[in-house]
Amino acid sequence: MIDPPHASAYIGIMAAHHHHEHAGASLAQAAEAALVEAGEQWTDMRSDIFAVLATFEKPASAYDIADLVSQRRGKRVAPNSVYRILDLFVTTNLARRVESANAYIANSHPGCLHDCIFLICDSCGTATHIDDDALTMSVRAAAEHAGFAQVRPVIEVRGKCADCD
Amino acid sequence: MIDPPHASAYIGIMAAHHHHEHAGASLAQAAEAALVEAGEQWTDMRSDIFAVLATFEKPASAYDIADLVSQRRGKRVAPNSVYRILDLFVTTNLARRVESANAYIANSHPGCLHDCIFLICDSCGTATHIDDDALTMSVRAAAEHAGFAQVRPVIEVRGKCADCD
DNA sequence: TTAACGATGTAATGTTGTAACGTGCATCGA
DNA sequence: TCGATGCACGTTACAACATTACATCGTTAA
Repeated sequence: MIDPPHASAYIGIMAAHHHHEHAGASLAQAAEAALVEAGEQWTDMRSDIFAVLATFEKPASAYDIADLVSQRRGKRVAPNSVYRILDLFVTTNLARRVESANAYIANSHPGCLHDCIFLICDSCGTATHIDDDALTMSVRAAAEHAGFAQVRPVIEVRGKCADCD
Repeated sequence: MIDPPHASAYIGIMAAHHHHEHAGASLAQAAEAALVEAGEQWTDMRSDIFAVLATFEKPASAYDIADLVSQRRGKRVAPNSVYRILDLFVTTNLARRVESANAYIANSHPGCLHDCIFLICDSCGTATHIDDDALTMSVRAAAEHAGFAQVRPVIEVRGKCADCD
């Protein structure tokens, strides 16, 4: 399950398996499939919220999303409703919460379970993500070694992205 | 400064160098020394806020701290003031912000610079920390390889601690 | 038909974080 | 001694993020 240890950090990136990096309609379809797979309903509201979330390339706050979904529907959607659905998305792995930004981002490969590493630019706010299973597994291992169970790693890196540097 | 990389994740814990894990008065002294060293003043307010922060073993919110400092001084201390000083503490490495808890925790070895890994129990809220330079350096390396600069890793693990499990 | 359930709406409130500006005090050179 | 400067801290207001409690509505199962 866990790759053998390796000397250098980033050699492991994307090495483990191939991802479908969905976008646009394909992503929405994949999200729908994943949600249904999880025994949940793919409602209009959920579809709209996912669609809006997926248009962002920066982590989006629940209030950002509420505003845009309100526009799209021509009717006010309360933050409350958005939070409910974002929570659902997070638990079903359709979206991730970016803790250091109090915001959310769509998972570009739903259905595929990873701990991922987010890089968030302090200047422009854009977030990219890295999958490095070897690294995240090491973090998990360290936590478990310290007696933790049901471990959920939060690995984010703040800094300046290549464009803003 | 940095140890050579080593193979397994958690073997590195605390291996790199010896820490003085301060507590109580010793910790306050160390904090004072570090702050002065950074060219900042060690005022009564800062002393009180640090003292209160250090009594917590769970990450403390700025508002928690404001309440307790208010009691201790017999006079209302506004959250605003607390934030200012907490920010100072974070930039001078006397305290850390726990992003996934919107809260702060005293650094038990101020003056000693690390990226640290926090383990936060979802049940009891207590936080422990791990220093694993090999692991954090791997995260840094991964981010830098992706073009990021001025990197500041945020590595936290949510889960159940050994006591609550 | 009606009871139960899940999804969403509504309103209120709680928590966390920042901005803008004012006051008091110590220091320092004229 | 006097004013200028800089820093710490106070005060107020507000912005941003999040939750709670309860109501409504449509679908499904008894």
